[in-house]
Amino acid sequence: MSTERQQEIIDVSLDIISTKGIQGLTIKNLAKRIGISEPAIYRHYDNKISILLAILDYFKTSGELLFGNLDSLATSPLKKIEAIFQGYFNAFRQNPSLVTVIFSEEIFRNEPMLQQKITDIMDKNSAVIKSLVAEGQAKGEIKSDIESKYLTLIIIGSLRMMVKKWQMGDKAFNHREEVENIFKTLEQLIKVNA
Amino acid sequence: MSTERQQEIIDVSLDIISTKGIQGLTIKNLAKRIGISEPAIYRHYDNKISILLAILDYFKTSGELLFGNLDSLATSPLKKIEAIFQGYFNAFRQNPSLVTVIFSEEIFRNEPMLQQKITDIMDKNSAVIKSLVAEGQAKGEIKSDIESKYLTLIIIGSLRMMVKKWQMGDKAFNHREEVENIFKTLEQLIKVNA
DNA sequence: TGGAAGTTAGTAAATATTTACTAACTTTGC
DNA sequence: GCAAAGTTAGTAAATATTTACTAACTTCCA
Repeated sequence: MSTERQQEIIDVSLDIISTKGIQGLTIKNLAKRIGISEPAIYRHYDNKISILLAILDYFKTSGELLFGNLDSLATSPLKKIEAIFQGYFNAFRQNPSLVTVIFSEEIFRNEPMLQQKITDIMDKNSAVIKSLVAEGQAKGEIKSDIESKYLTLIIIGSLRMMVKKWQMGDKAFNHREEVENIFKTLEQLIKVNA
Repeated sequence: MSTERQQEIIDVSLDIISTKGIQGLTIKNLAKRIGISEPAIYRHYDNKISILLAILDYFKTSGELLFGNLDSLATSPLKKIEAIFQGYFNAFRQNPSLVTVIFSEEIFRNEPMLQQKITDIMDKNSAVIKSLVAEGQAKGEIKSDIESKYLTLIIIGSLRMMVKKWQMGDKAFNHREEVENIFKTLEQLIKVNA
């Protein structure tokens, strides 16, 4: 488990990232914002990478929690996919920095541990959605004349694009309504018509 | 127009980016690879940002060229969208560093000029595809019961996701075949059935 | 009273950029 | 036609700043 100060470091880090970007997250900024000296940070985390790893863990755990609760949120595969859309979007609204982190792969390029963790998270997401798509196809809810692999790519790509547009500060982006509309469009395209 | 040395700087920069990432592009690396001193670089470009701007310009121009030739490549709106898919993918295959640059927005975050140029490029892409979608709908080729805005988001999201997967070195990714399959899937979803 | 959490004062390395200068061309005015 | 003046492209050396991180000392509280 993490101590109070460790949690504070993560919280403040997320806040810095959301305003100044990942590159704005320096030990100096972090220490200043918390109100302690730079070396004091190292009493709680070995190095900067450990802090970023903790942030990614936080994100990973949120995702796993969402996946775990899926059965209680919806019954049909399509509704479950929609619940994932909404779930992620809520998480991003509460912590906009998570979006920044997720789109920061290029910055992590020369840090294998970070790179690996991001890849893990993305692979897990893909796998969950792909199995939901396959289940929906088996149940006759989702069109079966399409490989689940490609459908999954289209779904995840749409989700990411939506988040990206929202992040880019598209002022014409009305959260709840847009998420619903985009998902409805996707649903309209892939579901089997009655 | 750009001088020979300026072009060389851009070419070598692209090469460095494709192997070491944008963060590997330092004036030192660049100068070493070309075989001149660091300050000599500044004889040709004011600063590092100017070099990155030139790279983005190169990318922007490629896109505009593609958009300009669209009429000669295909006739129907759907085929034109497919030509854009293929065109971008070819550009990325020839210059993998372009993908890195396109997904490096986070790195450009505190450089308004770079940020602006990236936004411009994305907006231009969106506008072109959106107008093609609308045209396809008007001609009865693309489903009309869906707002072109959302359809565009799904198309661009799919394209980006495809490129991202390819970039992540998905070894199971067979360029030509996959691009075609993904586009076929998309087509199957959005086109009006005869 | 001893260890956890803090401070002060640094270091080493990286990085973009500036300064002062030179050699080799090119242009221009008499 | 040719020398003076200017330009281009380079160098070596130094600078300013940022960054992650460390060593050694101090405070404080259970």
